[in-house]
Amino acid sequence: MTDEPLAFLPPRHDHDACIADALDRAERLCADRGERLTELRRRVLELVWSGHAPQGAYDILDALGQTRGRVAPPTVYRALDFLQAQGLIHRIESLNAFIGCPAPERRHSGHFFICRRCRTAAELDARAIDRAIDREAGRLGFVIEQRTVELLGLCAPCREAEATAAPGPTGRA
Amino acid sequence: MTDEPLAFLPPRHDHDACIADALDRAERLCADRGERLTELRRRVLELVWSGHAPQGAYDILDALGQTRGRVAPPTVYRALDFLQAQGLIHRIESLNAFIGCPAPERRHSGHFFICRRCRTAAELDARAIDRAIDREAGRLGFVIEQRTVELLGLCAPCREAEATAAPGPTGRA
DNA sequence: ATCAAGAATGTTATTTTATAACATGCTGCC
DNA sequence: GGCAGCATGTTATAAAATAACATTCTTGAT
Repeated sequence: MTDEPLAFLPPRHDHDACIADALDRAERLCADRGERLTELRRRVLELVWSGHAPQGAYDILDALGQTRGRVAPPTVYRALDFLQAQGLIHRIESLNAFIGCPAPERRHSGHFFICRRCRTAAELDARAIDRAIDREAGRLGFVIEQRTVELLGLCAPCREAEATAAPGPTGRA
Repeated sequence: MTDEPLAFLPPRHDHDACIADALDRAERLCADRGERLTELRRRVLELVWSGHAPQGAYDILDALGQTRGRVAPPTVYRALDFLQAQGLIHRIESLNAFIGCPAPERRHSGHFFICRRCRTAAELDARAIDRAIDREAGRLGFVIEQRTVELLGLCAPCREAEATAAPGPTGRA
């Protein structure tokens, strides 16, 4: 009924492997498409993948500024635009932020479950949700061009943590 | 299976009635709750309801500026915050804009179908969509606190118009 | 190798959206 | 009438995004 390419990963996992995998796939995907994954774009993608929490454009800008000298907003936004156009990242509208896509090979719009506590976002490939949406669109004669499905709340570990006491967030990679 | 309080209204309808109805219900709802629908808040709500297209905060600010003199952003944002807290308006995340809620009496998060051409947004009460989402949340053990479901595309009239030639938008109220 | 065309990046300035912090004013209650 | 709490006004600034133009890099044709 539903495939979950990633959903919520355990708080502590080998995140370097996530990054390496994402970059590898991006390389291959761009090569296949004849697109150029330049050093800058690669670096921005890497920064977006620095965790499983959505990253703001200015977070990335600041991080870029660490290695390269002074960087201006358009530099980052253009890279983000490219990555988004290639389906390598998704924009989270409700957070003005970006997150790496775990399945960039197939074009899709994701469904995001985002924890307000640990800030982790899980992208689901929930066909059932799209089907329900498509049915409504059909009834209206509406042609969908862009989907935004973002659910904010508490992931299971954080819900428990918040139920018990209320110490710091889980601190997922 | 689905109730549609409004869906897409015909392009030309008695929109003054929409506004009057929205304001009436807001008055009653606030009275019932012991909340104060002040002149300012009422006026901002009226401006949000100036059409069935989402309005930006600064659009409202400018419109307010016409009648009252100089108005500063916090004035508008505070009124919008209040209206949102009372469920009288919804925020459309993907547009940074606000739209009147056709069914403020019952707390809910809406599902929005937004036409990129005529800019009309229809709020559906599509239980089937929420059910599909709830099922996924259940599988994850995720507790949803805030839903954002926004579908951008073309409404039926605009799709036809765009198929034929490509003149101006429908111009819905 | 050289050059031209197009793509990518750099640079500067500005726009758009939103909030912080503090002052003033209004309203209802005692 | 005074005060407590809410609402609004005011000033300044933060945060997010883009416009417009300059420069550099890449690639393919010659």
